Amino acid sequence: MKVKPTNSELEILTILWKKGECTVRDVNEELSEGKEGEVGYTTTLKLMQIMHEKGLVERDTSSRTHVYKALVSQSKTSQNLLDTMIDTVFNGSAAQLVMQALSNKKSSREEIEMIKKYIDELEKK
Amino acid sequence: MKVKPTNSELEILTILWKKGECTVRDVNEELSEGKEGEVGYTTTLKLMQIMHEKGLVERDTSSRTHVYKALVSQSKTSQNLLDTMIDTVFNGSAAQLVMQALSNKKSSREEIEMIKKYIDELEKK
DNA sequence: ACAATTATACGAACTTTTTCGTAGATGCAA
DNA sequence: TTGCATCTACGAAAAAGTTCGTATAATTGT
Repeated sequence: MKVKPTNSELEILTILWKKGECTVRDVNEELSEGKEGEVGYTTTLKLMQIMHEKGLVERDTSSRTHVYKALVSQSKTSQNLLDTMIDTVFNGSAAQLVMQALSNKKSSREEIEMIKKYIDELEKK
Repeated sequence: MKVKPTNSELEILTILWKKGECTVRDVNEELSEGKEGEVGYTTTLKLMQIMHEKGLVERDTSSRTHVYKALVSQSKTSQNLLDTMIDTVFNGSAAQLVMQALSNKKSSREEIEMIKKYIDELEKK
């Protein structure tokens, strides 16, 4: 029951997580921003069809223009990715990953505060 | 100058980071543990040759058995991976990634302490 | 010296992922 | 109605990544 989306699939999932329900066109347009060349419409369509076969998304086909929605959660999916990364790249140490993540990205003070709070919560158990 | 190793390449890099200098056989054996089926020797060899072409590793060919060494650093490479993940999956928030990483993996108390210290350091700037 | 082992090189088969062209259906506007 | 835009389905090409067989050379042990 391990969810392992490909890179393209992950990009699409990210959009679905952010926007909720989407048509293929919605996703295709979002995808085309933040890229140099356009992304072909049928390319996006095909990917989403494949994702449907794999059970990564569900879709409402009651109207001609289908509406897609993520079936796998953001948290579960990213957890898998992070776990894999921790195991392979960081020799099993989540702490190493966390520090690496914080080192380069300038996080705002609020973000840091949020993390501290979160850690304090964790420690209470 | 963005380093983007494939999954197999990343596995090999991880081994090189951990063990320093390695022959193909070293890597191949390490790779074969922690796997069901064996990994073919020439498969590993080929991958490492490709990595050499790409500049991911360097090698000493002075003796018959070549000795490989990572050319890209663990920190830089993992930073790239994390940044990509933060940008796509976590909408630009490192904090989100950090909390997600800590949520499932049970980190030891020492690890948590280490992270807290690290954050305190960060805050001083 | 010879056979067995172990190395590199390299091409090609194979798999997975991504992209795209084309066909056919539906909707919409003049 | 007729033509144009838009949608899905589908197959297959193209690209990327992985695996492996074979040739050949060097090394080792008997």
